Order: sequence, then structure tokens, then C-alpha cells
Amino acid sequence: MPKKVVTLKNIAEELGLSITAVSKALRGEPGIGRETVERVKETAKRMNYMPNSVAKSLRTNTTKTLGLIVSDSSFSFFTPVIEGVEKAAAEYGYNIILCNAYSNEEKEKESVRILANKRVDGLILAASMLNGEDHREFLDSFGIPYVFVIRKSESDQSDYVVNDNINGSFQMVDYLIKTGSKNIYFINIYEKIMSYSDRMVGYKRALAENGIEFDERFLYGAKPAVEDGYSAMKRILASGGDVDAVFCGCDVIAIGAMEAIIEAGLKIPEDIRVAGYDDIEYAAYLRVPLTTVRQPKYKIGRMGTEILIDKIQGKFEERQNIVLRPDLVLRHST
Amino acid sequence: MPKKVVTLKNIAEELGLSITAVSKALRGEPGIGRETVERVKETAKRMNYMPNSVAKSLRTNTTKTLGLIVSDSSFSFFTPVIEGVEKAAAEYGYNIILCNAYSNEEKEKESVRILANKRVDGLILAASMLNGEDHREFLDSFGIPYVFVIRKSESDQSDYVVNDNINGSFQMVDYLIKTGSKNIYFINIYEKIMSYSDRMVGYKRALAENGIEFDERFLYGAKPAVEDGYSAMKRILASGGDVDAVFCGCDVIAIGAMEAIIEAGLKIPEDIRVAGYDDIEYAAYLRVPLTTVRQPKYKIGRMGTEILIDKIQGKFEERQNIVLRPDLVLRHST
DNA sequence: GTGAAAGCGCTAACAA
DNA sequence: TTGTTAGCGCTTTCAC
Repeated sequence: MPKKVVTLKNIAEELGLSITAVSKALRGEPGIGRETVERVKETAKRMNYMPNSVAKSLRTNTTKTLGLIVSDSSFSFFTPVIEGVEKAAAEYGYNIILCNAYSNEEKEKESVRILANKRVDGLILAASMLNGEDHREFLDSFGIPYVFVIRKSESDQSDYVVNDNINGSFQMVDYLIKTGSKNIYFINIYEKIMSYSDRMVGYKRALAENGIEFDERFLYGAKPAVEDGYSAMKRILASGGDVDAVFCGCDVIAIGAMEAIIEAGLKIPEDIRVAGYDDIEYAAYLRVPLTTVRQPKYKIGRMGTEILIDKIQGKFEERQNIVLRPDLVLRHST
Repeated sequence: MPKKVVTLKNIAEELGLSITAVSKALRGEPGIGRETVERVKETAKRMNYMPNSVAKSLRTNTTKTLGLIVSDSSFSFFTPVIEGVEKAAAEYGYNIILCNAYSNEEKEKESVRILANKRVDGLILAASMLNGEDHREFLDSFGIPYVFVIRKSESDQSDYVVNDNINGSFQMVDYLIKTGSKNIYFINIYEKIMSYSDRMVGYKRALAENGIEFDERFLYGAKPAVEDGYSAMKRILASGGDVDAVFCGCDVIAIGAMEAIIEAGLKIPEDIRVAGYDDIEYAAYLRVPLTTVRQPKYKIGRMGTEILIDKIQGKFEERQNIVLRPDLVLRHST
């Protein structure tokens, strides 16, 4: 496809003007005659001129591009987050480069480096693994503003937008207790991430406030995958304990748990109530419509992006630590 | 964040070398002394040098960036496609800029323009609306190679990777008939897109080959949304016809259809069998595990990207029109 | 083995 | 109102 690409120079020559004049005319800068502007615009159109953003970026030192690093883009949970980011970015005239870090710290660091090399104007880290205090120096070393979404940094020294995991978890467990459950098992996500330990805090708090003693034997761990939820639930069932309800650290785990329960010939919610966290897209249409805690995923992506863009444009300097309240979504599984 | 960014020049000065020498050393070009290379690399590291891809792009006229335009990134169907594209791109050293076109032709065109301005090396159009013969000129006018995925262009003049919609549809309907259904309703996607009309072709062909007469009254239309599937199914039930099975143009429609059937107090598959198309992520865990036609979404994204990169790198010139065979996935809903 | 110079396409001071 | 000049950071001849 050997296309002759038109530049400002070509237009300038065609019109017997200077490159500067053409540039200014095209960008609507003041100081160029009305008529000239007309002629330039017309000629540009006729010649099928496409501004070269790369050259502009080099000159202005801004790319109008944001980097979005997602811990695992195959995880459908992120779809609305990405959507929110893309939408907000587009509205402000930015594009996003999407990178998948596969929940791998090294891969994520590499993505940051690549995006920094590409001179993105800012970075959105979705469920980042680089959330430790010790990652701050690494992230800051690029001199690029960044914001955490979904999963916050350990310190409040960085900007972030997340949902209130303690509160979400508390709401759910409190609801389960108030509606009659006592032996509430908890299959939490098995990772050393604050989001998940926070959910544990909420769980324990709800127990405490309702005068129910915490029992460590009710605790199980799983990775955020259907099979893992399935096998954890199998273990619970095999343990022979008297289980009223199972609160799952995420909807994906809940899906697996429901499978195991149904397979065992038990009924949801009559025999065992099941609850999740996240409210993924088809949570309402699962085996049994799932009661869950809704994270405002789209909004989190959106707000994070807006904050980042404000930062880039120097709108404000203060740290933005935003914690959105999640909603309880009651469906048939409880 | 006022960071002093290190350039080749800084390194050159630090070492008393020329910019050229440093550039060559860093890129491992021949013609620079072993020892010098060492020194340069070491200094670059020490000074925390980050190559400026923008400058490089301007000079070399390549950005190592691909544009991915998705007709609707909120539609979780695309998640695996995006994943496949991102993965393949990353493996070949490319990044992707993701744009959402909201199934809107004008928005999609605007995305193409923006991406062309950003000088992406190639374009991946996922379920594009610009697939008509009349869009060819527009797309070609940018001089950027592109490939269609999921939905092909009307002509074979463009590269594409899709699944065989006729065959997929045929397989499903043939299976439904062979396993006892006769009155097979079809809720197809209501859009003038070849993918969907192809599914109709498969439906009719299966009927014909099995000696069943085609009945127009069995045909319903819906948009790819749960509510639309739901209301279409309601209409079917209200029609009073004797329905053995419902083949849905996509899984999302099938979800809605299942809701309507269950709500009517009927059993799936005992009273009505339900089948979908796509095999979205949680199809196995829906109300009733869904029998469907699996499009190789990840693979389509991957192959499309590989073809595009080959094109960019001048590996081959021949048109690549790839039609992958979809698989029947039998689950409980039939 | 190394360096000087040109230039990718654009914007931004500063002149005219 | 328009043009001249410089330069963003890099790669690429071509000369030494």
C-alpha cells in the first residue's frame, strides 16, 4: 500500500504559503486571515490531509494516549471497567493502549516500561499487582501520572478508585445473618491482596455485630475460577459441617460452588444459600440467579480515568482516594 | 512530576561519544567496539534511559501499534477476541489501541481516522459495520493494512477471519432435527449483516436436507440483548404454536428466551429445547446449561492479528480469507 | 570504529 | 497577517 502521505509542507507549497501559516490555519489559531483559513482547510480536505500525531507528539511532548494495564483481560469482570475507561478517555480526546499483565508482576512492570517508552500521558492500573509500598518508587520513576482502579495501592500516597470491600462484605454477611443464616461459610479469594483481606474484615465484623462467634473452620480459599470454587465447595460439603450459607469472594467462585451444590443433589437456596461478590454480567441468569455485591465497575473505570486526565491537565494536585459504596443485589440464590 | 528525561544526547555527552555511536550501541548494530557497547549500555542503565518511541516512530515511520476497533466492547462476547488480539500483538512486539465503535458506522469511521492519525501500523476491525463494498474506498484511503475479524467484509477483496456461520447454524439445526425436534423456531439477530443471514441459510439448509418444510411463521427477530430474546420468546409463546425447540441467533438472546420459558412455567429441555450461538463465557452455568455453537473467538482474534502483522511486515501479499469451522457444544438445554 | 549532518512532520518563538 | 528559524529525539546515509 504505497500511499503518498500529505504533509503540511505539501499543502503550503500547493498554496504558496508557509508551513506555519498552514499549521495555524488548520488548528484555528488566531492571527491568520479568514480567507486564508478557508483556502487552507479546503485544500487540506481536497488533498486528503491527515495530521501526523506522531510528529505532533514529539513536538508537544504529549500523546493523548493513556495506558490501561489490566491484570487479566480475559477475566470478563474487567469488561465494564475497560468500557468505562475507554468511554471517558474518548470523551476527553484520549485513546487507550490496552495491556494484559496476566496477574504477573514482572509482565506488568514490563508493560509499564513499554507504555512509558511510548510516552503515554498517563497510566491506569486495573487490579494491579504493583500496589505495594515497595512498588511506588518503580512507578514514580517514569514521571508519568497514574491511578489505581479496582484494587488500591497499599498506601494512600497514590490516587485510586475502588469499591468499599469491607462494607460490601459486611452488608452481605449482615444480610445473610438477619435473614436467618448462622453457619456462614466463606470461600475467599486466596491471594494476599488487600481487597480480599478487607472482605474478610467485613465478614468478621458482621459476625461480631450480630453476636455470632467467628469459626475458622468456616473459612476456605480459592482462586477466582469456576473450578476452584467448585472444588472448595466440594471440600466444604465433604467436611460434614452444617452449612446454612456460603459467601463467595467473587461471583466466579460462586458459580463453581453452585455447581458443586447442585451436583450433590442439594437445593439453592433451600438447603444452602449462595452469595457472591462483583455482580458480573450474567449473574442474574445463572443456574440460580445470584445474590451478590455489586461493584460499580463501569463507574470505577470512568472515575479513575477522569481523575487521571484531570491530573494530566494539571487540574488538581490533591490525592484522590475514592472509595465507592457497593450495593447489595438480592436474587434467588439466597 | 517534573522528571528530567534522559536522551541519547545526554548519554553521548556523559561518555564523550557521538549520538550515533550511542544509538548504534544500544540497538546492537554492528560497527561499534565491544567495549564501547558495554560502557554505553551500562551508562544508559545507570542514567535510567528510556528510549523515546515517539521519536523513533517519526523517524522510522512505524509505531509498533495496532488499532483494534470493536463494535461494542461492553458486549462480553468480545472479551476473548480482544484477548487473542492483545496476546498475539504482544508476542510480536506490538501494542494495541482499543476503540469502541458502539455499533455505529460514523463512530467507527471516526475511530479509523483517529487511529490513522496516530499512525498505527495496521487495523483490526472486529464485527465492523464498515464491511460493505462501499466502505472499501474509505478504508483503503488511509494506506494502512487492515483485517476483518468475526464479521467479514462483503467482498473477498479484503482479508478476514471468521467462523463459518452457515455451517455452524446447519450443524445445530441438523442436530436438533436428528434428535427429535421438528418445529424449530429461530430467533435470529435482526440486522442486515451477512453473519446473520448466513445463519439463516444454515437453518434452511438443515431443514431442507432433513425433508422438513420451511415455515416462515417460525422466524422471529431480536437484537443481541437479553430483554430482546425474552420478549421474542414471549411472542412465540403467545402465538400458540407448537414449539419443540428454539434456536437463538446468539447466546444472549438464548438467555432471554430461557427466562421467558421458565417464567411461563415450562421446562427446558423437556417442554422446549433451547440452543444458542457463540458459546459465551458462562454458557455452561446458565439457568440451564446452554447447548450452543462455539465460535473460536480467541483464535479468530489471534489469527487475524497474525495475518495483519505478516501483512505489515510484507510476509505475503495474497488475500487471506479464513473461515474457521465452529463446534457444536451440547449441554443440558437440548 | 566512530562521528557529522540531514531530516522525519510538526509547533512555537520571534521577526517582519 | 504571515514567514523564518529552531528543535523535539531519534535513525540513517556517508565520510573519516
